[in-house]
Amino acid sequence: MERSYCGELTLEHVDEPVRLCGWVHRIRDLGGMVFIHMRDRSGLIQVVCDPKKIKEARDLHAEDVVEIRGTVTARPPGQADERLTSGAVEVGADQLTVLNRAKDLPFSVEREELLPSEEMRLRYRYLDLRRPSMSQIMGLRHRLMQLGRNYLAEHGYWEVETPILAKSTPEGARDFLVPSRNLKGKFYALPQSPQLYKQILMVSGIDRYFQWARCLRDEDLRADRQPEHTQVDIEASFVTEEDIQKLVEGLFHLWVKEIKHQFLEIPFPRMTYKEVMERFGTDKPDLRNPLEVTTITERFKGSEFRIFAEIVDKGGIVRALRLEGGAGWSRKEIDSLDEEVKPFGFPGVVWARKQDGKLSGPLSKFMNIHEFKEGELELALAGTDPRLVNQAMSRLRDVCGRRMGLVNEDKMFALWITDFPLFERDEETGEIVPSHHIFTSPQAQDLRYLEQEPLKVRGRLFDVVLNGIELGSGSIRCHNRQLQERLLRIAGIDPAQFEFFLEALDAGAPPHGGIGMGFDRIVAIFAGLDSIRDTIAFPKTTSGQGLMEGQPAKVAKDQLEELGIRIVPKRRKKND
RNA sequence: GGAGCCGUAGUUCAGCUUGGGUAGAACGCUAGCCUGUCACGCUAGAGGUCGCGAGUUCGAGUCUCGUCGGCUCCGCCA
Repeated sequence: MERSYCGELTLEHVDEPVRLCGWVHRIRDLGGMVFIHMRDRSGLIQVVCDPKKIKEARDLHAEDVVEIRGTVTARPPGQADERLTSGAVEVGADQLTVLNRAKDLPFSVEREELLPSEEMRLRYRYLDLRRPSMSQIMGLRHRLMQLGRNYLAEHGYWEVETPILAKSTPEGARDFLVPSRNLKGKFYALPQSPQLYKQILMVSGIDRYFQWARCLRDEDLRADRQPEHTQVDIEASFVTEEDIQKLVEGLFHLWVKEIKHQFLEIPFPRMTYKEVMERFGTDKPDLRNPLEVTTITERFKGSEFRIFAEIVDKGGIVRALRLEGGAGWSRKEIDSLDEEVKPFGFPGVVWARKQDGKLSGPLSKFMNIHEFKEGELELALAGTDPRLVNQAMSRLRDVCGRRMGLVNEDKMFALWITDFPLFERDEETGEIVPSHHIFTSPQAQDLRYLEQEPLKVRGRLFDVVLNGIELGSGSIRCHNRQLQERLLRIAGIDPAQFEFFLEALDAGAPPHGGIGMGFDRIVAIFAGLDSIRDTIAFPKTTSGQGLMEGQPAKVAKDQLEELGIRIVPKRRKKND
């Protein structure tokens, strides 16, 4: 007899005989009658047992694995459970087989509202993944992946796998290393991304490539960062920025249509890096929030407002955020914003507002009353480091937009950020470093600045931002050996390190470009999650450990010996 | 590498401010009763190295230091 799924039974199936396999979710034993909520991947259904007929029914525990044969019946009038997809019906059991027993478990699967600590959830991940909310996220992840695969295949893209054992290269993040047994003292590196492989696939004439690629980086973790994450990796030959952008727009449009049943506006708006930094103070603005940041540095030059004037004197900037209707906020509400900017090193927010035709607030003496509309509040920050001012203003923009109810959380809004600088200056070392990666092509009109003023050069580089979250960077690559060597030298990298790649470029490399997008973050956005850990079946903790299996773990001495590796004991910190 | 919060029954948490009695609650678990429950109900019961180590003290779950683990943020992560 074919198996039915619990969550899929409805009034249409009344009187049908069914076979269900799944877990005992919850039992309500009334003595002469036993109700079982049974669960499988599809959801829940209520099974009714007469313990005189089915003796095992009174001996069940949560999470026992059972098979039930019975008949679908409509529930008595007024007893439908609207929370269940199968809530209009129940199954009258004729036969119950216990396929496996579960002992007392460390936490309960069925009480979604009593969530165990994340540590517990990770240690017993198989239980955590049984919880319907987690199961649904895994299903969502699968659907996004499947839709994406089909979409890209339909557009002529081939899925090609690239090595997991790769070569360490000098730029980028810290590599995970794998020692070689055959060649003692040599190491593979786990790939930070398939960047070079996919470019070489273009040289190979693959023309259009994609992969759901695992990317591995040995850096410190965060809620939105895992040591291994999945990237939707795409590369195509003979394309422009526009071609890649169109492809990605179609993909997101499809995802939003199929998953959210919403219409995602395409083409996405395009804004230059310079423009978004000026208008929003960040290179990944959430455009569901209409607020914009302004620059008011000029009016504090030599002004009596000492603190600001001094900052401006030292070459600092003053930026402001104008809030219509914000003048009605209480002092307490305005002062609470100070907490938002303190992490960026600002003592607080300085402000002015117009109420009943009068300007008030610490900043009011330096503002022109005619520039304010009734009810407006202006928040300002000054600082010598434009980066910090922008970060803090961007934070204020988020907080205020949300507080004023300007952000529609249910909507999806995407945009492209273009014309990124190809290089930036490392704040600590003062060195010139690539702002994306070293394989991005410079814009032709900026080539003349390359060696003399590299910071002025813009790249053929574009980011896709969805709801204020950076999902990926794409670019048209450099396919010319000489130009690629120049770029490497500017970044202080010896081209010899990339000789195999440069050779490939010299072998008739087609013009090409592509994009890589963080898939875990995409799933998180569609699932409404802040942490990507919940989108990954078996994630690591913030210290990079796998709590279920206990990894990383020590290995046997002879394993190390075979690899020619000796462990140097960690040096203890001196206490005084 | 740095900062902050957290660690107490199987689970989620209270107790710590101000050191002092047998360390509590809810859910879960065990036994019993119960024929329309759906967070079923009722009765009884079991369950604790207070993360680990050191120190202060007559006395530490409570104070101090160290350490391990979890989370958040900065650095870092093209």
